[in-house]
Amino acid sequence: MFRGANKVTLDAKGRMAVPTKYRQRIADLSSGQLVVTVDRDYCLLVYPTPEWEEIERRLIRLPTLNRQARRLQRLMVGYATEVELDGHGRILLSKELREFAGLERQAILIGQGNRFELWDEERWNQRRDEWLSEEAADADGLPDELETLSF
Amino acid sequence: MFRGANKVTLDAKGRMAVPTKYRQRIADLSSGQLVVTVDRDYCLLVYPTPEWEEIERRLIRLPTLNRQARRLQRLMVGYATEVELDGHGRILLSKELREFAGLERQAILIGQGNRFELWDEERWNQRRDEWLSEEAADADGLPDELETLSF
DNA sequence: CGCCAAGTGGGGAAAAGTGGGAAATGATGG
DNA sequence: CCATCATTTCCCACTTTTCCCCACTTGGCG
Repeated sequence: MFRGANKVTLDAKGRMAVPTKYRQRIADLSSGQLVVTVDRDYCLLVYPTPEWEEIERRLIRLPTLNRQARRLQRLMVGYATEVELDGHGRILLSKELREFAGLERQAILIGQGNRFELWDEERWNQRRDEWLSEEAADADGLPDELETLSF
Repeated sequence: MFRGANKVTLDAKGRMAVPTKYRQRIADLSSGQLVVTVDRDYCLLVYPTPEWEEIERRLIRLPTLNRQARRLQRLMVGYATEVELDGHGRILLSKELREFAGLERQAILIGQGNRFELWDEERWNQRRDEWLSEEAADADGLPDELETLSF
């Protein structure tokens, strides 16, 4: 389980050091192989390769002629990029991915169970505050699991 | 599996360099032979020849009297063009195909499993942002697979 | 205060990408 | 049917990017 929020910096070449505490697990899970793709909220998702492949299999099986499915495939498979930790535990994020997520020098890496999310720091702070100020119950209505969730 | 988004440039002659990371697989699958055709979203589809032939067989088998089927056949089979990687791993895109997809100098190549999609960069960014800003549940309705999909 | 581990920033060789030029091929018109 | 012009194809040369490695900085801990 990946968890926690970490400030990270991207250097001029687009490299990002993965926090040390996650490296052993990543090495165990996927020998340092990761897949980075995009999320609807204009951030990046970082998966250990085997985790990603499971998700990709499910995405590919969706019907090609369904609009929604096609969109998801285009975005998630379309941006999915394999990366590898270099000798110093860094990964290189392509220009395409950095542009999509608006990543500048300062970013924030958020552990999310089987994956990470990577946000431009400024964007993260903004969105986070938006979420916090929104009413808890919004127009969508809650799925059952949320109605009964206690913590 | 082809995946990932790559910026590519078309030169004055309409040539496009295939990113190196895909070349070996293309060589293995089809000795550098590809088929390029069009998609209804005004982008191009790029298949390794054997993959295309399978799709073509299925298209041809569709009922000739069905309007939708006929349209698909006309577009996809009608525009399908064989191309080959040159000595530097580039393919030449005909004027007809470039015009169809509105391809200018800057384009983006999107891996989609067994094929690629090739978009004019500006058009891609526009469409992508439209998809992202649309509400999750729209008129199409969601297939069951999507309702329960988690990633 | 000094040492060690982690993080950061390039430099340079090699590979990939790009742009034309020239030869070959095919089309057009007299 | 030939001559001319245009287009395509192949090849070469230049530019840019990428990748690998090394060195310096920073910050925590003894």
